[in-house]
Amino acid sequence: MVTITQIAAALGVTPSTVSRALSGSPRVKPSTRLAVEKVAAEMGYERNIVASNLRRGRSDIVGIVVPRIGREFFSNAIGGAEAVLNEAGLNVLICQTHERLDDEVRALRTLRTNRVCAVMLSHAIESKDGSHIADILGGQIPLVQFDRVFSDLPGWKVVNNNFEGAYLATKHLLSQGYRHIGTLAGYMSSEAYVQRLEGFRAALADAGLKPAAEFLETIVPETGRQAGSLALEAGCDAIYSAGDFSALGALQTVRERGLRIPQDFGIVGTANESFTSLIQPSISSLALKAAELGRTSARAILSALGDGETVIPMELIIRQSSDRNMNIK
Amino acid sequence: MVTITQIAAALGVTPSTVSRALSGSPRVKPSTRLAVEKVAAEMGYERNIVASNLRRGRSDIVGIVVPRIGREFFSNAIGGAEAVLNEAGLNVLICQTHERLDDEVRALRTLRTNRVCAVMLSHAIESKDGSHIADILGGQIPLVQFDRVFSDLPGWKVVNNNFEGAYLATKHLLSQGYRHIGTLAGYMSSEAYVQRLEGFRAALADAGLKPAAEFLETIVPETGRQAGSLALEAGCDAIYSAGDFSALGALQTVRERGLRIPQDFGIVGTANESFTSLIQPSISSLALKAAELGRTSARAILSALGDGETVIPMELIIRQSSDRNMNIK
DNA sequence: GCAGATAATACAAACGTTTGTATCTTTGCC
DNA sequence: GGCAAAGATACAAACGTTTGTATTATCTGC
Repeated sequence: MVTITQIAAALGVTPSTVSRALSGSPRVKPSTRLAVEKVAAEMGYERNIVASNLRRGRSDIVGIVVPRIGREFFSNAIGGAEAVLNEAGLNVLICQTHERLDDEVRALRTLRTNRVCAVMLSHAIESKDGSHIADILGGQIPLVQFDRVFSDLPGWKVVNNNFEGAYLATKHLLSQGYRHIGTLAGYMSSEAYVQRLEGFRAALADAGLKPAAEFLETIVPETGRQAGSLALEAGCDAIYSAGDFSALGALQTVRERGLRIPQDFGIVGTANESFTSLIQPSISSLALKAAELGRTSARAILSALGDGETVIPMELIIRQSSDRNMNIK
Repeated sequence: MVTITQIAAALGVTPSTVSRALSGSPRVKPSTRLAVEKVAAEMGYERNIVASNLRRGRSDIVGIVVPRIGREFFSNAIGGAEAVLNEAGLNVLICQTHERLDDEVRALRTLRTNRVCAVMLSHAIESKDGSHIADILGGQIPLVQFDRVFSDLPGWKVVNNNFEGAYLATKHLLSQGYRHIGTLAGYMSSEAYVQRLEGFRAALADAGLKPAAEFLETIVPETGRQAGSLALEAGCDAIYSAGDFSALGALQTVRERGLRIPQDFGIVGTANESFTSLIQPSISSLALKAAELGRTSARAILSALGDGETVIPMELIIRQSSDRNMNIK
């Protein structure tokens, strides 16, 4: 591997001049800069990032910690962040926690060991507060939390406007004429789900209605199925689900009972997982705008200013599962 | 940040002794090793990987290049690789190519610039041969290709047994009594799809039958739909699809024509995407064993011995879309 | 108790870059 | 032409670790 010292020798100058020439310092005159660039290109020089980072005392790697990269939401968020960070010459080191606390601790330690310049994190379900995060990063490394955030932790936070989104979704169901609307609300240990539940309630309250039913801990298709049949017994004619997988479970149960969707029963899910558009009937869903979340978080890292919070509106995607007009056509 | 020099000063020894003590060299006596470890722990020392890597001339980061991390197959493969590599003290730098050649080039350059110790790669659709890969890594950096491989490139290769898998899937359809079997074969620019097509043909040939229809460039639901209706016109009563998304498209078309699945028409897809088990009817699928592929690739990296090839058998997952017996029950 | 061997540690250079300071060269101006 | 200012480059130290060699301390056996 060719070094700046070799280039310097070839040109009869010193390594410092080569270094300055290659980083575009005004302290070298244009003619030598050109000469250096020419020789560097000829010799196939490539800056040794490791040495550079050691000297400058920082790296160009941003650590990203997510529960699992396989979930579309997170992979899309990572994709968005990557685009912005790569553009800025930064690279990304991705760690999964598999929703486990000890994996989260391990991931953060790894990132600290590798001296990443910043961390972007969405915490695991198992992690109930941010103390371990603060312990490990300890003010040394800037932190941007996204989607799942601990509000007591310092640093930037980027979240979806879950309240508004759920409000919108419920409003949409109301506009379709459903009046006995229940919800599959997910885990109350997560702020995001709490906000969705509140948005759901607010929309009904504003319409002078009460929730027909509220089910907690619904997260996978199975729990959605169970909640779905209970919802039918409770007289619901529509459901807003805080997750797509549970919405799918509910949809299946409802259809098995012989009800038509959306004529007899309406469903809106959350997250806009790709399967919601693939199945029949397609499921209306509240899109989380994962890529935008990722991009915004990345920008927050770039301008690692300090504290702050960014709230991104969600987008309601109306499909067959809840649009009575669409199906009439 | 505390350094070994500080520890050395605190103990009245030299940095070299501290370094040797911490790396467990037999050249320090046990008592000093213990003393060093104690002080290091007290002072909260953490080895500076950047300096260490510079000195040793190598890093502990493995680069992984995939078309997109959002696809379940790749995220699962990455997960498997990560588990093995983390266990070995290595970290993972993930790059996406979005199936584009120039992004692949960029990713490989980034990895080389960051002096990764090895690269695990599944090439983009747009990349038709491995010349750019050889150019950039140039024998300097060990390469392990997985799933999508260029066989003329040196280094280890880990692939699924696509031939056997497709053979198995087609055999299954035959065992269910289907006799006019067509295939949605995907892109012939990819070795994996070619092998699947050959496995399909071989299974039919072994049963004394001919393919009822073969459709190429089927990859997304839409192309699957088109091919599906053409397959019906061609008199098919079953389809083996080399992809799950195209299988879904075909399934939808077939149902819209009023045919019952699997009684009147059988379908088997490939990849075992999660939606195949979520929808009704569920789709039988040929699982790619992504995690195992990732783990095996990672092990190949660990013992970066030289050339070689590992072939992993696939697993046929039988669901409603093709199992006539299951539905009769 | 001493030569010789071995164990333990110290010394110093190196990895490739960056950057503050010093030195040398050029320029402009009176 | 001489002098100051600025422009350009050289020098050297530093980042924190690793590692070959040199030095010192300890041990063995006679």
